[in-house]
Amino acid sequence: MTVIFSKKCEYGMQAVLYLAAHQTEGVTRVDDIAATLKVPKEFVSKILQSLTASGIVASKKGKFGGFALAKDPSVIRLIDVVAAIDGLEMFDSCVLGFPNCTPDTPCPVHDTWGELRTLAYNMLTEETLDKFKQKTINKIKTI
Amino acid sequence: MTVIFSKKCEYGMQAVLYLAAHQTEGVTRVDDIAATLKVPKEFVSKILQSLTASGIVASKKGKFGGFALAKDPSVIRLIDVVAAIDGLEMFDSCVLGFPNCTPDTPCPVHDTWGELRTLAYNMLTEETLDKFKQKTINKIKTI
DNA sequence: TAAATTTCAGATAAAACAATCCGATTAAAA
DNA sequence: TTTTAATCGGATTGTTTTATCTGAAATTTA
Repeated sequence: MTVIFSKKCEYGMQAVLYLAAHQTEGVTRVDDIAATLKVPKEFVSKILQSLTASGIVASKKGKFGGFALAKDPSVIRLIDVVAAIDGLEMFDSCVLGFPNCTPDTPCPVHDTWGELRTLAYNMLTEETLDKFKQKTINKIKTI
Repeated sequence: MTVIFSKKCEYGMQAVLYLAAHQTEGVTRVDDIAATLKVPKEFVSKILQSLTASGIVASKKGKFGGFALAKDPSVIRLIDVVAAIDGLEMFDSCVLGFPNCTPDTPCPVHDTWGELRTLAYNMLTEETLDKFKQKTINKIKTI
């Protein structure tokens, strides 16, 4: 099966977008996120813990606790979530799996795929969470 | 860990490019392919068996047997190998993992990522093995 | 202080993926 | 016909990813 981002990373991006969409409501409980996104509660909880360690989200323990974005959504990018969970190796490794594919000894698709990879990287880097906010709210409502 | 194609698919693409580069020499043994590409012999053997079932490569059993491309390299595309091994779901499923992301109810990055996906698909579809042949030979020699 | 509710942390289980093993079958050559 | 060398096919093992479970710690309210 072909995959782009791991489940952890997908759920992490979904959760962060959810938090951005619900930012005005203070902290959000894992139960709410998991129920809305229909993903395993304990799993997304672990992911939010690691995103807390990465400084992307902030947690509040105890009664009426939960999670919120740690920074303004205008400075959080999807690439930050990817970097925190999956790492950025996919933007730097050979799509055919050749271990020593470099600009000097490129694989047959090195140049063409490189363009694509740069496009993907720039897309995830330039767009910040606040740009997705409205879209995300609409999306969440349709789930 | 982020991944684009599975190991099976990577090895499959590598093996097919190897066969294209060695087409003039008749059949090629799995041992040769595995040794040159530095991938597990039994694993790549299984992959070649499935590519045989898909009609992309042909096998010759017994002494002096081995594998060769089943068609002219000008009609075999990398997307054919991807389709046979990993399937094409990645070109049709949401990059954020939203289960019901559609043009009507798109995820926040649906449109931008869709462009990228189309580019990737077209690239893998339009380029045939013969175009990679010389590059592959060079590549194989540097491994 | 006690009760309620939440995150945190570690262990474990289940599933998917990657790799290996082994004997059977096939085919060419001596 | 026997030997040799290759693919084929099924079962098995190992590793990583995904998911779950349980109890501790933290925080608010009564």
